[in-house]
Amino acid sequence: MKKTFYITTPIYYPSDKLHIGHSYTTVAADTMARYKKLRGFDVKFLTGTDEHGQKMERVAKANNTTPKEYVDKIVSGIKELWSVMDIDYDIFIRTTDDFHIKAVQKIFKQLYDNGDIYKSSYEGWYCTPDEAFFTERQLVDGCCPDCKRPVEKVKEESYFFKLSKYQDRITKHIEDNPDFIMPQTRQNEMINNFLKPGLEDLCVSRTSFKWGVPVEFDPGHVVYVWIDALSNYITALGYQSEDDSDYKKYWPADVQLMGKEIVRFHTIIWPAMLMALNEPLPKQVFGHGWLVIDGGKMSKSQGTVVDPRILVERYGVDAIRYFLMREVAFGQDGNYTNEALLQRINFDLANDLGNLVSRTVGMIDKYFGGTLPSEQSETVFDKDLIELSKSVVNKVEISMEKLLFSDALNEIWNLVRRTNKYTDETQPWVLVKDESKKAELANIMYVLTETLRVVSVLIAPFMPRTPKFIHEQLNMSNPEVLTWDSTKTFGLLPREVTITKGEIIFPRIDIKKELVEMQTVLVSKEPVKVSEPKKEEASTQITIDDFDKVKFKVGKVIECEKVDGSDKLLKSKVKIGDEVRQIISGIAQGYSPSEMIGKKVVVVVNLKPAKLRGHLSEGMILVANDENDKLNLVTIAGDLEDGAEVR
RNA sequence: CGCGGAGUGGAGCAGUCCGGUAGCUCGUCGGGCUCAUAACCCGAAGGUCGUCAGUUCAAAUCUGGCCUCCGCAACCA
Repeated sequence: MKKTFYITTPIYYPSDKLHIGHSYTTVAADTMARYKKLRGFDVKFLTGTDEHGQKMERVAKANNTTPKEYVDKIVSGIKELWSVMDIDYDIFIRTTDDFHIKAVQKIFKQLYDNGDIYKSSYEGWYCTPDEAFFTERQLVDGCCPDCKRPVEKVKEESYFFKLSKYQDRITKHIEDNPDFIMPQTRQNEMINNFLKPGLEDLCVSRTSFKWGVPVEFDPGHVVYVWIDALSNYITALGYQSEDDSDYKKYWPADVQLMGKEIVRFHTIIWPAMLMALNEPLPKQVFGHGWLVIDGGKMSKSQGTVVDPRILVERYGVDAIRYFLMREVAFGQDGNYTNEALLQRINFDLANDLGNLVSRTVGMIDKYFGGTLPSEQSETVFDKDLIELSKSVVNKVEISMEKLLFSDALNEIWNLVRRTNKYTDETQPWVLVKDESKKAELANIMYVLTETLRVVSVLIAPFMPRTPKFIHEQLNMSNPEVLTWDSTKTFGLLPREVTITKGEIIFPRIDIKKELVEMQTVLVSKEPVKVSEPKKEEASTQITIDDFDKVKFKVGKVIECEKVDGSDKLLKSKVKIGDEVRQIISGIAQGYSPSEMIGKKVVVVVNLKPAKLRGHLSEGMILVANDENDKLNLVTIAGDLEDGAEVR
């Protein structure tokens, strides 16, 4: 029987469209799942959505629809995204699935019957947007300490889970199993911050809303997020259903992947639940880092949420998947920048790999009319490359076991680069001039082809599409030479390689030009909010003549840098028709210089020039900001040229 | 003393757990090559590894102090 491998992502909360952060987790899980499948494991890969809760209930109401209808729409969008990202999940669980609801009810009942859940009451302050309770002490000025919005006082009868009872067992488990929480730096955090100070019992039901799994034996209550959401990892396998064969087969999970912000729930509450149910704990919980943008976290208000769909559309899914897995060491935070993405695509994919395929196919075509002769003789350069190829496979395996995706790709690219070097060492273009070197030349082409075969298999978990393009061009169709283990033997392909010239796999991108384009396309477009105009006080009203005194024009930011010694000021060169002006604006809190470049802004052009921090400012860029000091540039909706008048 | 992360050649990072001549990609400069997507290959310059002190034959790596930056969680379990 095959060894099983069960991997999960969190179930996502579908209150909005998912962005690249979600894709990051899910692509990582998919890559791992594909890798294990390739290695012959019987793999189950679970993802899904967490659809209950008061917030969902309210959002649906605000949209004049039922929670289920509202959620259905978003979920279909999420599934579409996973299809775009080539996510090959085995199970997509929704917490609104019937079987899940039934199982959750049984779990709740069982915990209650065993005395792990008891009824009591809870009094506290509730922040609806955050779905969080706070004690009196936690409040800041009587408002939610997280979001600063007003809270509501709530007293409700609730069921509680005896989390405190499991504190010592969990601590021991973490200490006894150093691989349980990965990366290991998060272990101390859990123990010091949460376990040592002591766990409090956890409120696991609500009466304040209806959109959830009803508690069977107490109709006023619905099961709160913890038991509802966390149990998905086992209900998805049929736990507590008529057919729990998959549960028996796949649980405990081999890896549960998630962003580091929810490691806590998965290493404390979730294990406690499993202990209470007398079920085994997952073998590993892996909390990866985040992608941050220009050093700050992704933020919708700053227009820095990256929509993976647009990226895939422009550069292809393999390029995006490659970037996500390569750019940042898994487990740590890393920067997302458009420039880094484009550089990865150009340097790694186009120059190194794509070009290697191209030149190999090109030479076989040019030198041999498309088919290699069987008479081939080795060169002194072969051994080194072949040995590296084997050691790389080995290193990739080691890295993958530890989920070090970036390291694995780095190893593979060492091989790609070494193969380019091999081509230069052997100098086929010199050998071709000498008839007597024909056999050597053919061999060189064969070695190149074989290396590409190995590379194509190694990258398959990361990039599901690219291997096919390589196989087509080099006519590798026999599945036996494309298995994982086949990479460990050099020389599996028949010597008479025939090529089929094809398209360039990864076209080079003009990075400078593309960066400017991306500014306008990539940032996800917020729907423009049209609010009722407030009646300004009569004393501040102006006439149309007053208004006409101010001249606005459209300007395009062509250069932008920070003003030294100032936190807030940016110095921009703005092109307005055929003049370029320097404008200083206090917007550095909301925009980085690189973001500004390419933006079309509205400029007050007849403002008297002024010096700010010693820099001349010839105009003013219009910016909207709200009471939280969030900034948004006033920009042009269409593609009007700079210089156009605004009024 | 809230917690966590980070400070390594111009940029971005690896190395730090388990001390032993500082590594990778990009950029710069010089060279080679022309099969290839102006791609590829070679060489060079450039770092007192934030800082101060300690341990040691030996510290980017261990110990202690200090300084600076970032985040408080991907909009959400």
